[in-house]
Amino acid sequence: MDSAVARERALDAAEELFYGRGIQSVGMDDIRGASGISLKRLYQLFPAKEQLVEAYLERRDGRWRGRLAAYVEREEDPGGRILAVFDWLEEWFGEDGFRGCAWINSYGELGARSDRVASQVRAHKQAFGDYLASLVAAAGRPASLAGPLFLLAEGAMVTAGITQSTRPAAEAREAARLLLESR
Amino acid sequence: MDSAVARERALDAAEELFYGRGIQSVGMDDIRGASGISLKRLYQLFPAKEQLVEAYLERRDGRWRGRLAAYVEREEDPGGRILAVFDWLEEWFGEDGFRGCAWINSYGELGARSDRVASQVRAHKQAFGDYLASLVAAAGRPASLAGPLFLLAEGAMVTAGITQSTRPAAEAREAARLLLESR
DNA sequence: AACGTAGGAGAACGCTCGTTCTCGCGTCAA
DNA sequence: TTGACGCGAGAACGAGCGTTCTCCTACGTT
Repeated sequence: MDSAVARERALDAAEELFYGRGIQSVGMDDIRGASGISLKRLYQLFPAKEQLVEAYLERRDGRWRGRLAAYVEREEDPGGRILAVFDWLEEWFGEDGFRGCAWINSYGELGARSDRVASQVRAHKQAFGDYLASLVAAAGRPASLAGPLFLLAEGAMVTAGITQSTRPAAEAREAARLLLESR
Repeated sequence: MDSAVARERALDAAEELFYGRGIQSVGMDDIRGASGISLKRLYQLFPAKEQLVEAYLERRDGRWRGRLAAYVEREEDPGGRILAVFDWLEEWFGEDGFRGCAWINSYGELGARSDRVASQVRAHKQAFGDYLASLVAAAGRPASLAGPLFLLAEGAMVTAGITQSTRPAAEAREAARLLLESR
């Protein structure tokens, strides 16, 4: 099997297991069982578990932001695009297997011990915040709106994860609408 | 030594270590070293690590909400009390050793595996949300404000934890002020 | 056909850690 | 005084897991 294919299969298994059960409770042997990639091959592709974790977060980061951007771009109106972010969150929260934000969860699990994971989480959140800021700018709204919108989105992710509900997205969207109207 | 004293010392050590380094990376032996309570005694007081974890979260819950309420009650004006919540968050974020919300972190670490931890997290967040709702009601504001204020607070906690900054509190406070004004 | 090599299955190794056990000492009641 | 008991120190046990190693099979090359 091609190395690239094996790598993707390993990452598919890693993503499903790490996201669904937490990183520390998933062993390399679980990854092997779920992916069909032998331990030998796994360690050729990722010399240590930490690197598999990093690759998982990195690939998920690209996909997550890609999906968000693709959804948002379907909305033409620059103002509407800001609210579309919250619509997408609602869709995401409702997906099977949704268990909160992978980066927030990883930070809770490993942020205190792994600098690399911690900085990957910071980078992801920074990128999401920058994206929100770009939407705010494109809509000609004051830049000071981006921070609060970011906090609403983060609060919604955390709360949806803990309560297993999509409702926080609608609440955050409504609050965002009010904030946008107030200035 | 009195059992009650030993229990408090154990919980003091557990709180410092679990909060600071994460739960799974702290062993019972670390708790013994930090508390001076022997393993034998620890296991008399808490028959398993999970029960020590639960006791840690439970004691911290009472103290955390107590400190918040004490701070908020110093403000006389019912409307001001809502904003005082965010002032207190700012103080908390600035404390030495602040590492985000203990419950959000614990959820990320153990929520997928421990039902008891997961429901303690849900109970804590529910209690905090109820408290916010009571402040909103006491200020004679529409109940629908409580949800968004909660999301702002949660977003601020998560973001302050990840970025090690107090700024999210001020941003959340400002957004809360705007929301309060808008209705 | 012979050989080198990649890769799979799974055993093995070493370490961590939750939990229990052993041993020895001090204390207190009878 | 003696014996039961509580407790601390720390060894021991057993499981889990990251990582490596062994052995064997299959296949491509000459």
